Amino acid sequence: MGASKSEFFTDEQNELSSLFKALSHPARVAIIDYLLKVDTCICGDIVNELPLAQPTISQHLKELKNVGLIKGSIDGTSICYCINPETLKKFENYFFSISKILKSKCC
Amino acid sequence: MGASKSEFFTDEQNELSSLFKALSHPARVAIIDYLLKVDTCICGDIVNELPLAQPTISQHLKELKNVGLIKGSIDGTSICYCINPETLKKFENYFFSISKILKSKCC
DNA sequence: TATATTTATCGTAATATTGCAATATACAAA
DNA sequence: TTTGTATATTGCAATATTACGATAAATATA
Repeated sequence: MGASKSEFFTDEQNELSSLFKALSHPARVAIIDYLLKVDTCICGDIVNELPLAQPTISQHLKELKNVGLIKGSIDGTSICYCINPETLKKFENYFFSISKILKSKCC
Repeated sequence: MGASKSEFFTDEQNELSSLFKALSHPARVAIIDYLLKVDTCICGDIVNELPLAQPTISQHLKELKNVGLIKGSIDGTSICYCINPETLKKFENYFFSISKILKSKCC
């Protein structure tokens, strides 16, 4: 097989796992790190920051865009990427609700 | 290629992406959901809860164990799994530090 | 000891991901 | 129009993941 049986899980479980999958590669964590490091939404220089070829980075950016973790706006010849705080909220909400449940437990 | 170039990224980026990868499959999110739903650390019945064969679930449990998201203790013939709050803290810390950075930004 | 129960491991097929060279696209400037 | 710059897409090879049947290991009970 190899394909995950997503039809057997809830929409929420599938959405969450997709969000986690977007951050399941160190290059994509590094891209988020870089977008956080620079002062504003800086354009274009992500390729120079990472030890990967341009097509590879373009692919990683696409995956982050697909789940809504980053947004890209066209600025002349380059594209300006920045983090989408709304999608990060989904992670925060998930872990907040977990920690609330865990606090009321024995173990 | 196909292998991710983890040697080019920081230890922190690699550790974080491993944690995210552990939750990048809906079955593993469902396992966490189930462990949260039951009152205490309940043993054994995870296989009956999910629409996957026993070897597949055993494999998913192993991955969650490998990154420290769950702990398993032997109880007679069965194994009692429960969530490890310490590893969840790592996620919380990550998103807390991100939200702190984002708050001081323009976009 | 024999049997049943529970979980892990092995082997393998199907599918997905990763990475990049080559190429395409889009647009600004000369 | 031509050239240069920035990003996306295509195609493909290498590797990883997912799923499960068969089987093993461990232990409780009859």
